[in-house]
Amino acid sequence: MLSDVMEDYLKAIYQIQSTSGAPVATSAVAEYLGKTPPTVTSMFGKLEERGLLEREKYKGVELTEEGETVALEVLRHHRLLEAYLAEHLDYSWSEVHDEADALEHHISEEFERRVAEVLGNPTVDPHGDPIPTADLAPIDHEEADTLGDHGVGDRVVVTRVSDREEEELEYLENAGVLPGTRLDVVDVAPFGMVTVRTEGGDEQSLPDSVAASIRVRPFEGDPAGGETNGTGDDSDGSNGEVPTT
Amino acid sequence: MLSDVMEDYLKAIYQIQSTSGAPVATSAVAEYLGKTPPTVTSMFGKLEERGLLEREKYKGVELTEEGETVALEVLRHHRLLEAYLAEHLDYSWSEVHDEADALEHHISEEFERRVAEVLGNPTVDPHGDPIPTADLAPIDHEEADTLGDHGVGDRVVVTRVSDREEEELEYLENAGVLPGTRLDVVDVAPFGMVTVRTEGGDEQSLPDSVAASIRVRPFEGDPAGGETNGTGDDSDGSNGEVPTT
DNA sequence: TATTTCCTTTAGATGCGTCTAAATCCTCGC
DNA sequence: GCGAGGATTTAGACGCATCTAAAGGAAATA
Repeated sequence: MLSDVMEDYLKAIYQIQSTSGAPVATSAVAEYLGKTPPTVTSMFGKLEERGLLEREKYKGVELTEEGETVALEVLRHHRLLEAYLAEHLDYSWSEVHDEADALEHHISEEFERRVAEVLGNPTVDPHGDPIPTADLAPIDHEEADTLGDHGVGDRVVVTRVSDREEEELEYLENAGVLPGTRLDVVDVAPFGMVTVRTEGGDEQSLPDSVAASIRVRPFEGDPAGGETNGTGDDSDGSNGEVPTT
Repeated sequence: MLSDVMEDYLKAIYQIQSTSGAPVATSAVAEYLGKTPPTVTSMFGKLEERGLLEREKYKGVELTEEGETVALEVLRHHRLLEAYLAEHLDYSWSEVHDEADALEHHISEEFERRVAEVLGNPTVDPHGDPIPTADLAPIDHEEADTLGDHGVGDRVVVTRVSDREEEELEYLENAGVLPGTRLDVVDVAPFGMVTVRTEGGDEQSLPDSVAASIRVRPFEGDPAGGETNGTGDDSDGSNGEVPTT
């Protein structure tokens, strides 16, 4: 009934709404999806007609309950696929996104069910993003600390790294900064740079923009750096984590 | 570069070409894809412009080498997906087709590689259809015996059951007629019906139309019916089999 | 407050894939 | 060898998703 493109718009609006709050601007969606503003305006009209969003002219849009449900469905497909690709087809953490984007509109409900079952109904994907439940219940979008919020001496565990830049994800993957990784903040430079010690003992410096996209929670446990984590095996979501991407 | 729809046309032309021979009629493609003849004519024009097929007006079309390569690529995706779904996601033999159709245009080369690897580079899919090799070398389309070619007393092994009717496949699956199954022909009725004994000892009667879509080879080995086969584990293609679907 | 600047929307056009209706061509039977 | 019937193609239209160019509204600044 809905086209792939419409699903993409709903997903985009949902994501922007989740991070930046309610009325979502035409230009924000245009930039997110790589379309021109008139194209977006035109699609807003169609989605409004179908009752998937509400529009206040020149102000922006907001998803209706129905529109949000569609977005959650697509997001569930996306994140289940990411988890599956990482776990069963040996995709690296940074590679999963594009493949999931390509497939998310085309899998059947049956496929969704079976993938979820094989994975043991995971609650987070390899980036630490929460996977909507099968009943597509709304997700609670609490604000979580980011690495950028912390100062020297703080010890944290990475919970989520959501970013659409594959290169950035690749870099972090190589640096050993993944969901589940423990980090010690060893320096905060005044010009927008955070330096952390990873579990392996290496030090990594990250620009603020990157640090701001790394969600963390305070670490409680042993001090020194052992060999605790791996890539994406925390698939039961026991880190008290929250939505956004 | 090519749209999903174009790929579908090329695949359809390839399939028809493989079974019914060279110039493929507009109407044949129209029926195969559920489109009207003018729509097909129009698409033939576009595919010709791109050098993917050759057209003789009012006669029909034939794929160029390039067009055939595209068709083989799509078919490789399709059949690898079918094999993967059956083997790793617990799909039944009759369910795989539709899901593979939906996904075949959207998987990356990387995905293709990894699926092939996980499956151990299978040469046939769960229906017994040959999977094009990674280099997309042309497939040799020999004619194989069908169940309908055989008479009372013949003992055969099913090599391929290619059909687009899900219900028919479901029926055969329940009847225990699958690639690898041994069958004894016990009766051939004059009004278009073949009766076979399956490995389990059950007798099944099948109309000629169905018998004609079941490819077989003569059975050489022990007589009686044991418990040899399963559903789709003959994925190395050791049955000397041939193309069509 | 007036103006400038930026954002959004309207207007109009394009390419794709599809359709129906009508014209054209091929072939088979007489 | 001619005509009838069936297949194919042309003609013309439509909906979708997109664009560029131009017009209109909102908000910030002077």
